[in-house]
Amino acid sequence: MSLRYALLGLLEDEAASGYELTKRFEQALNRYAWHAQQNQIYQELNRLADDGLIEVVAQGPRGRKTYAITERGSAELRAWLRNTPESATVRNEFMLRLFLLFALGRDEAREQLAAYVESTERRIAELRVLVDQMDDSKRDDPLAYGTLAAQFGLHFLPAVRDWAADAMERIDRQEDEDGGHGEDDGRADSGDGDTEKGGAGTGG
Amino acid sequence: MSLRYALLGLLEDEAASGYELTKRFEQALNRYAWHAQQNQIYQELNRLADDGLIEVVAQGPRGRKTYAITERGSAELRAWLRNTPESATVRNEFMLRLFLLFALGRDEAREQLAAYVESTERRIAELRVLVDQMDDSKRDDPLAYGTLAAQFGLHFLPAVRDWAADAMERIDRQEDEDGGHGEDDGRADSGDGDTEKGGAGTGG
DNA sequence: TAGCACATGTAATATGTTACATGATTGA
DNA sequence: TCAATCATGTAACATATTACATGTGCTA
Repeated sequence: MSLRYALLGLLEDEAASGYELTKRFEQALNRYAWHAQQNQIYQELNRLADDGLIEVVAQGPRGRKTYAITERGSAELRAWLRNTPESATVRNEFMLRLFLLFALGRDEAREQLAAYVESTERRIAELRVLVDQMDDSKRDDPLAYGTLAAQFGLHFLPAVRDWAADAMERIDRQEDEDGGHGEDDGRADSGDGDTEKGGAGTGG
Repeated sequence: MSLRYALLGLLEDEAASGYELTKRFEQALNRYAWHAQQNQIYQELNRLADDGLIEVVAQGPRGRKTYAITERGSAELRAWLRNTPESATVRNEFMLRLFLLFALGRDEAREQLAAYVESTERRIAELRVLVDQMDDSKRDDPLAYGTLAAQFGLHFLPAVRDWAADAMERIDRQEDEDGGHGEDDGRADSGDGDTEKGGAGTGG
């Protein structure tokens, strides 16, 4: 059902065509909040129109249909927003990959974490440029999707980067404790000597 | 396909039954990485066994089947981990809700953000306790899911909290600029004087 | 006048959800 | 012996993915 509300949310902000909504999804929602593809969006728009939650308010050139949210649609969106569930489903393939990295063994996991940290640095830098440019013209709408998403990235990305860097550090620390011998497959197969896992506080 | 690899990943760590895997999902993956339900896990396990990527290595009391990853399964998991796509799908209903909050209007959006900030504080505190307790016994495995997930939460949660707090601040700032008059529905319905919104580029 | 961006759709398949079904073992 | 937890499954339905189909309007 989330896709449905995502579309209602975008239309609450401004009437738009399926094509425009697809783009706004890509810009604002796809990355951190909700992924949807072109054809799924079109199908859901038709269903929403059938249900009277949105309506076609203009037809344009290439069969273009501009949709606007109806009063009922607006009401349904607000009702949904107001009753927040305690837990919600999360699916993030990227995070899954990071969590499973250990399966590659220490050395390779470390490598990948390093690559991840680096690429995240780059994305943060890009985002910062984008936000600097945006700020001048968009400051008037602090809740606009573009602003929200960009600001979110600016908080989220460094957090994940730090997490990955921490994980790397913990790997290194463990390697030292183990005596610093090289490893090719990391876990299951190797020495496994858990003799001296003593101190070294994580300092949380 | 992600579910498939999530299961392979968990089994790479340690052989387990469907029941145990369901629990490990809840503990380690459900919250930040990949959500899956009980019956989906069982179905996928059967498929994985059919495909020879995992195998039953023991049968227990109540029809319990302990699965272990096979060599082919291990190889497939590593292959998947090694070719990281540039982008991956993200679905997070919680984030979606935060992004759409504006539809409730400033006042209510502010309220919800405040509630969110508060509840996040609480969860961070809980997590910290949990990590402190865990540290002593689990430090030897820095890539264990429990550690990874907990540490991730400790980075991620404060970031989202700060983002939400920032959004609140920006709302307040805007209210001041507008002359500080009360608003009940914020955007669409109220004043609507678009006199003072500047250029407002769409931004990427 | 070719190529690109605009613009919407259908069909087959895969994945995920909801609801239900079944029964064994353990411990109070 | 009763309730809780362990343990696995099926079926109907909803949602999402992949691949394809179709054509318009703009502009270089």
